[in-house]
Amino acid sequence: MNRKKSEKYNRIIAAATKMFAEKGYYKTRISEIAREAGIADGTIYIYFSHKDQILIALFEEKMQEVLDNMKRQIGLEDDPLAKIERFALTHLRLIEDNKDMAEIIQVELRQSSKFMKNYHNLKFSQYLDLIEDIIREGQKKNLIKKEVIPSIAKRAFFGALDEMSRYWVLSKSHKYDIETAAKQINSYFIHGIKT
Amino acid sequence: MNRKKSEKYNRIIAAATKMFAEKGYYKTRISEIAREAGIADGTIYIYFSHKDQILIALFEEKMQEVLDNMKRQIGLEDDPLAKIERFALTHLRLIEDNKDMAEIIQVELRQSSKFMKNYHNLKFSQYLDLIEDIIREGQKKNLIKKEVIPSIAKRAFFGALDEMSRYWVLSKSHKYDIETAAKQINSYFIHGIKT
DNA sequence: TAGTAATGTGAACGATTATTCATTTTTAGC
DNA sequence: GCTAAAAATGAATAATCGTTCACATTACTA
Repeated sequence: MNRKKSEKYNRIIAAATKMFAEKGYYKTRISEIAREAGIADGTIYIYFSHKDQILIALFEEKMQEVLDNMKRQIGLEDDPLAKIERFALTHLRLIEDNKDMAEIIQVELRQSSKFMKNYHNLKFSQYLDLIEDIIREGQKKNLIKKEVIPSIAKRAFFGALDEMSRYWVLSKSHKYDIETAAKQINSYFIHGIKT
Repeated sequence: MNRKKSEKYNRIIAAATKMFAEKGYYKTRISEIAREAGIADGTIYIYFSHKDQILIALFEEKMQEVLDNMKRQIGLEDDPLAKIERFALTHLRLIEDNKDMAEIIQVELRQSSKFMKNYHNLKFSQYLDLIEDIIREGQKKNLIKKEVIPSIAKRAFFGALDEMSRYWVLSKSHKYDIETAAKQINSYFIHGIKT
């Protein structure tokens, strides 16, 4: 049987997503994940060799979804500047619709290198590179200034979105909605880089 | 005696800064901090009631320094747009000059709410608010567009810098220097918001 | 339906580690 | 140089939790 498709496997990932978001990786007990998933502690070790494997699997699954979704969305636009706008909106909507996942990526993914020696988050780099590619394309079409360094611009743009996400995820009430935030960030950034 | 001024207190903070940056809060043992500081394990508990108090004290000390330094730096400029430029450069230089501290703020501060129930990072908010104030000032002087929402813009700008910091802190070699990065980010952002 | 493999269980284990505290060492006043 | 308080020590403690495994249950096959 394919472990990935097993019902239990998915239940464990779902339970871990909820618990890690709530208490963080270290404060979450295996027994809590098991209880949340409605299974015995030992069952988790049929599907995962160690606690950290749950977190890694969780990253991989979620990031793949996020990546696929974003590729699909920016594929709907032709104009590089429109792609950038759609990136922002899609990213922030994703955060709004997947708070637990967003919180884990915000908080745990960032420190994952600290406890998982050789876990390099390829998917995350690929996600960032989507922006870099759009910028290069925009430069080729003369829509974006040649002086813009794509690898800096991608981080600046992603960083802006990411900081908004952090605010979204960590505070209860918000002064403005996702659409407004996306529009603002796009406006700063697009004006800043276009020819 | 003032605990804050004690030599041992400072040695513990310094040792913790090094170890937390290297291994992360959870993976760092009290005994490792003690060894690094050249004292006995028990001595730490003369100065700090619990392990998490070391991290909190560390945040407070470092953030106060960062905040004071930034206020001094932006105080050197009159023009709001020049203040923003100086903010970026100062922030990135600080990261470059204090890698351990930067790494802790990047990684541990972000997840601190997860294990310290009621630790609200006031200093961090104040730091962000420096940007918001500059933007409001710029709007008053008609240098920055009225449509710019200061509380969104501050996060966007800080986020851009912060993502650059993350790259700086987490990767060994860099394609470009701090000055280039600051110049790029400033150029996008200033163009994006100015009237 | 019996037999067997796969899956699931949860109590017990053992390793880890923050914290304590009885004891020792240092400091400071006289 | 004596004394008491303060500071420091580090071995012992106690609690925590990831992981295991002997046993139980369920699913599958013929």
